[in-house]
Amino acid sequence: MSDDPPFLRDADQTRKNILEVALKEFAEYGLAGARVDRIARGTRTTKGMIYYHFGDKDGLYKAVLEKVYPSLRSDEEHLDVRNTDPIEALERIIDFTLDYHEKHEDFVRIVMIENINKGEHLRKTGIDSTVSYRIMMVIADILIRGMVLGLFKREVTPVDLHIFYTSFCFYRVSNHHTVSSVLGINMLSAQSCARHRRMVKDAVIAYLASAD
Amino acid sequence: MSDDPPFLRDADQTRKNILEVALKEFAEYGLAGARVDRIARGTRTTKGMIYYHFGDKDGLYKAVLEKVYPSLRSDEEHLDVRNTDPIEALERIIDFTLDYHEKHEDFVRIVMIENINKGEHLRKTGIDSTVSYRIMMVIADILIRGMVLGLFKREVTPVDLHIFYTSFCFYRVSNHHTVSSVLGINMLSAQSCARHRRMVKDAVIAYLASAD
Amino acid sequence: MSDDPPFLRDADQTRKNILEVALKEFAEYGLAGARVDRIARGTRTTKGMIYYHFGDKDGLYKAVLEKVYPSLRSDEEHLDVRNTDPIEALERIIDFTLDYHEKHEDFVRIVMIENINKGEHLRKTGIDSTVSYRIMMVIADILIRGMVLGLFKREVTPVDLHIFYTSFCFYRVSNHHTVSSVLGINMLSAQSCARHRRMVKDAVIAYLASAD
Amino acid sequence: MSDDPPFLRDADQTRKNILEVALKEFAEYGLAGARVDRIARGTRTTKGMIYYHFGDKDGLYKAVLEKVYPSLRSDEEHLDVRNTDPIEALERIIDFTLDYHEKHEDFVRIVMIENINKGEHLRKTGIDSTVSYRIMMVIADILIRGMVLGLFKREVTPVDLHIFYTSFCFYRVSNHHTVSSVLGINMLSAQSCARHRRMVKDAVIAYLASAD
DNA sequence: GATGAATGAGGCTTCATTCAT
DNA sequence: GATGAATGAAGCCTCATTCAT
Repeated sequence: MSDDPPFLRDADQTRKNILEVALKEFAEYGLAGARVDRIARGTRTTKGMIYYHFGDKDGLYKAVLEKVYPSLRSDEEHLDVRNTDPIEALERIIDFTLDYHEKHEDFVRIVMIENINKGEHLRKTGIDSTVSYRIMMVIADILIRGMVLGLFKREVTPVDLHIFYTSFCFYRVSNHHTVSSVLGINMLSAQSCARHRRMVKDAVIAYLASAD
Repeated sequence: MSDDPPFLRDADQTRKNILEVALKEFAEYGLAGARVDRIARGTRTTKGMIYYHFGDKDGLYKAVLEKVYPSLRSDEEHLDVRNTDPIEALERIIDFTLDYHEKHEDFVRIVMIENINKGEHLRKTGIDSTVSYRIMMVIADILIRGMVLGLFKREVTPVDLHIFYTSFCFYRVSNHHTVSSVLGINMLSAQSCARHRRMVKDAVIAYLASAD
Repeated sequence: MSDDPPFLRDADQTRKNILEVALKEFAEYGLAGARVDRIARGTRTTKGMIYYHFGDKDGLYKAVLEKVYPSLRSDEEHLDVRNTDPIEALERIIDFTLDYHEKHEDFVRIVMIENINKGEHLRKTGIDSTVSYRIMMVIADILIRGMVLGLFKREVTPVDLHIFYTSFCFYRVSNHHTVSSVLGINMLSAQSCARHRRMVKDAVIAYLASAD
Repeated sequence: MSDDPPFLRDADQTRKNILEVALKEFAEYGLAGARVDRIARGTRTTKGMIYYHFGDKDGLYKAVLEKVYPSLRSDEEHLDVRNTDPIEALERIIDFTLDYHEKHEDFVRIVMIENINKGEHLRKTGIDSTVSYRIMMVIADILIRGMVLGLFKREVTPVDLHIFYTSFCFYRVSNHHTVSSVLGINMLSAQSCARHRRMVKDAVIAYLASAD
């Protein structure tokens, strides 16, 4: 238990430390608004290390992207709904999605920012639709089971269904500032959250249950 | 003796010209990424005029915000669904919302950007929930009429319902870049658009029609 | 005669001022060794103006190149040897060349530096062999007249002859530091200069006069 | 044991390897433009070793200088013209000089660079005019023998004569980039080389043969 | 001797803003 | 109102050098 050294001598630790701080900075200010100096000041290292490990500001941003996407998907892994009743399963997936977005505003903001960047940096990343393979399979399985049981009548692809409930979960977090101004409602209050949670679930289930 | 001057002499024209260019610039690059120089080059005037008319970069951005929000609402005015069947009325409102977002990516991006800014500039604007008063009244009227006719059974506020379908319409445009990478689907293709249009409408109607 | 203003408000003056200082800096330290900060400090303006007027460091260097080459050639214009005896004419051209290099060490160093850069920047300049057209014509005329008079017997192109005497005039200035170390002679002393001046002239004349 | 290690264990080998790479780097980019990182990457060792063996960047540059000068002179040793006819001897010396410069552009560039540096580093080196002693003696011998035989009439020091033909041989290589732009001639083409080779030799011989 | 990580001063450049005319 | 030139703070990045192991 030696006294905390002023600087790290471990590349992995350094990278991790930088990435954590960078995630916050990019989420807070966007790519253009983020300041490398501010990131460096937030870490236990120096600006030079950022360039040593990540090349340039864009490289750092890309590394943040590469970290943040898989993180969502790996949390999804813990959802195990294979042996659950289809409606219950859907509710749990929607709960998870709503909670994840609400708890990870940083993630939501990074995704917004990347869309402002027109997805250019994400494309340069190795990330592609394979990251979504598992969740798509899970949804497909639920839809099929629901069909077989006669609970669901609607023909819909897992991708479309996923987009549908995700859009709402995302928007609640991404747009809460402007919605607060323009509609005078705090979407992130406990009450709104509870109402909205019921609303998406009910809508999805009613949609699937209704005839084509 | 006015032989068509290369530069504008009319303050209003100048302001309008600057605002148009600024909207594109802010929508393209965000607040931090926008460049006053680039805006000036895009106009028929010079940088000095931007500062003369709008004070500073933030002032210009605020002016863009003040222009873009009312524009959506004034388009909504043309929707006249007072004497329309509630379901048909809802479908027309959702159609309008979906079309408006798809046709005005600039608007969507400005709203995203303002959310990245945590709504700080919008708050400094005169814009508040009164801009949404009319559309809320329209939805309320539809919901009441639907209830009375026994078509709708669900108790839901106009605000929540509006957020629900808008979130999807917004997300389709705002997040199409990242969704394209992560799900491998182009949400803005004609086919996706048609499917999605049906999906929101069906889900909203099924939701309202189903029991609490 | 107002008191010297701290900053210029005249683009041409500013450009000229920057160029003068930049010439000295590049000549002293080379392109890579030159410091934009140091140049700025030497001028009556600020660093920003360098970028405003010249784009970047390379642009400034290119502008220096564009200034320095024509300067040599325009000085050559003052040589009028059309009605002079061929030998006398040649001697005057060599005198001019030797003097020009000795008096303009900056020019010599800039040319050296551009050769270290492999001529990349000069190529991006509008400068080409047309700048040398006049002097080539002058030499051609001398050679022809010398032939006609039976003074010269050697067939040689103006270009080759020009390279021959110029190489010596250039080298005396460009390489005087290393020659001083390695041969222990100061090529720029008055005595060396006098001896060398005689030597080039005599060699050129003897060469032209001797049979092929 | 020793299963061929990827890194050198032999200090001398390491030094030699670094020096070779450094010569190329300095010749390519100059002292200010050279990058220690790039040199290290080019070697079979690491940056630390450069500092271990040569102290600092200047120390490495100095070591390059100390290697490159003696190399020219040691090649000259192979010239044996003591028993050769004076004119033939001179021609062989000029041939050697012209060839050496043409074949060793790196050498030429290092000398240029050191002149850009005003010879400061060469002076800190042990190198002085003794490195030229041998070639001076050879030229002196030729001049004396030519005088005795009545072939040469010109009084000229070996140093001046050496500078005269060397300047041309050096310039052809050192300045070929700018000359190509400004005179539109490729001095390093086979044809130019042949013409120029004859020209220097003829000029030197004509000069020495002609009366004072 | 050897290595990869770390340092920090300083380099080049950008950019919102102001100013003289 | 309008303009081009100017400002200066601050941004991103590089690079010679050092250090712990």
